[in-house]
Amino acid sequence: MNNTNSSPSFHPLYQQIKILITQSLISGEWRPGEAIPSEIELASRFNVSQGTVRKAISELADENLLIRHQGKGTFVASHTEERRQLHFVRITSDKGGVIYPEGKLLECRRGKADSAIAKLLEINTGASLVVIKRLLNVSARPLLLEEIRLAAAMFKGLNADVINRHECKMYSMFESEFGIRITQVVEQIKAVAPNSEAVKLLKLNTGAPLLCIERVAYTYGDKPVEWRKSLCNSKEHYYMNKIV
Amino acid sequence: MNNTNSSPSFHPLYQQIKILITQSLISGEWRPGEAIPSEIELASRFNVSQGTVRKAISELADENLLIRHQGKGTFVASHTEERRQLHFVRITSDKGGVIYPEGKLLECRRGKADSAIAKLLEINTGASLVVIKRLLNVSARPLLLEEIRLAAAMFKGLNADVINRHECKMYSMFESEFGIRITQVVEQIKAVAPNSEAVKLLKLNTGAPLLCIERVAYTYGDKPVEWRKSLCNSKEHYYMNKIV
DNA sequence: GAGTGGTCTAGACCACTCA
DNA sequence: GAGTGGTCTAGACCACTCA
Repeated sequence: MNNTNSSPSFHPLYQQIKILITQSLISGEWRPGEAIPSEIELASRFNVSQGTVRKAISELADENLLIRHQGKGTFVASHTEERRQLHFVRITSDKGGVIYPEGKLLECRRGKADSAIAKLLEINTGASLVVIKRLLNVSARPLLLEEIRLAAAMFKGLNADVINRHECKMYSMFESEFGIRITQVVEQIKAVAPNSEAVKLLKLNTGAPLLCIERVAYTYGDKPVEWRKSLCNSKEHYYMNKIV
Repeated sequence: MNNTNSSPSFHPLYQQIKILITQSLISGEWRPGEAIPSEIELASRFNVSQGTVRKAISELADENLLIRHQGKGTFVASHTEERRQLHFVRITSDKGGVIYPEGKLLECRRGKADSAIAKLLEINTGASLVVIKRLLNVSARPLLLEEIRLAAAMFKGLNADVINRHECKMYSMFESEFGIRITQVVEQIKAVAPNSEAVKLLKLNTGAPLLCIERVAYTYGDKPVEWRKSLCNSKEHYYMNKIV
C-alpha cells in the first residue's frame, strides 16, 4: 500500500490501516480474547512499515478495541477479561472500593420498538425487541433496578435460560453467545422520584430520590446495540466520573 | 540525555521528557495559551531525537495539557480557548444542544476547612478557605446552585469584585488571575431531595429531586485546587457521560 | 533462543501557516 | 520561502514471555 494522494482529501496510511483492522474485528476474523497477527505480519500483509502498523494499533488500543501485551502479542479486547468486567460500571460505594453486583433476572419477554427506541437503536419502529428486567444486589441489598431493550434480530434465541446460565452478566454473555462486543456506552443521568415498583423492589423509604441512568451501548463501528434504563438508590452509593 | 538503565527500574526517555515538560508548566515557564518551543528546539535542549520529544508531547496533548497546531506550533492548553470553555460542563438540555450558563454570584466569604475538606484539598484542618456561592441560569431560568471552596493560600486577594469582573467564569479566572489551570476533575453524583434554600433559589416544586454533584478539581501534577458541590434541577436537563 | 511488543534514532517528505 | 507539526520508513536495540 502506498500513499500517492496529494492535498485534497489526504488520509494518512495509518488511518486506512485502522479501518482495515476494524473491519476484521467487525467481520469476526479475530474474536474477542484472541491474538491478532504480529505487527511484522500485519506490516507485510498491508505493505507498510511496522511503525505505521504500530501507530494504527496504538490508537485502537487507546480506544480499548485491542490490548497489547509486551512479549506475548496483541489481543482483541474482551469484556470477559479480569480488569474489564466492571469497565462500564460507574457506581461506587460511599465507603470507597469497587462493588460486585449480583444480578437477579426478573423478566425476559418480547416487545415492539416504539419510535423513540427505534431511533436510538437504529431499527424500524415496530421491530421486535427483547425486553429484560433485572435487579442488582450488592452485599445482599438491592441497589439497581434495570430495564434493558435489545433488537431481537441481533439476539436470536436469547431467553431467560441463556441469561441465567451467564449469571445475568450481560456484556460477557453478548460476546460469548452472540459475538457482540460492547465498545462504548453513552449515558444520560437524571434525578427522579421512584415509582411504586422501584419502591418495592429496591426497598426504599418513600420519597427517597433515585438516580436514573439511561444508556445506549455501541459495538464496533458505532453501531447501537442496547438501550438500558437503570434506577439506582444513591443513599450509600454514587456515580463516579473523571473528566480529563 | 541517554538511557543507560538496565532492567530494574527502567524508565523510558520520553517519560522523563514528559516530566521535564510538566515541570516547566508547573513552574510557569510557559503560561496557558503561550507557545512552547518547537520540537526541534526541545530535542536539542533535552539531547534526544525529535521523535522522542514528539512522543512526550503527544501524550501530554492526549491529556489535554498541550495543544498542537500543525504549521503553527505547540501551545499550553488554556481554559479560555473557545472549544474548552465548556469542557468540564456535562449538563445538557433534553432538547439536545449545548447550554451556555450565566453565573450570578450570591456570596463570597472566608471560612475554615473542616477535616473532610482539608483531606480532599490536601491542606491542614482549620486552614483558611474562600467559600463562594453562585447560581447558574440557562435561558434566564435557574438550573444550578453551587458552593465552591478554595484554599485561601492559593487564591490571595480573591473577592466578589474579582469574580464579577470575570462574569463568574471560575476556571478562566483561575488562569488569568492566579496562573492556576484546571487539568482534570473527579465527580461523585447522587440524587437528593432539595433543601429549602435550593427550593427557593432554583424555584422548584417541593419534592422535585435534584442531582448532587460533588467535584474535586486538580491542576498540574494532580494537585487538588477546588472542591465544589452543585445541585442541579434535572427536570429538563441531564448529566451526559460517555465511557469508552 | 526465538518471537513478541516497546523505545529510540535519523532522515525523507508532506501539509499547513505566515510573512 | 522558512518554519512548524504530521507521516512514514528502516534499522538498531531493549524488555518481556514462553518453551
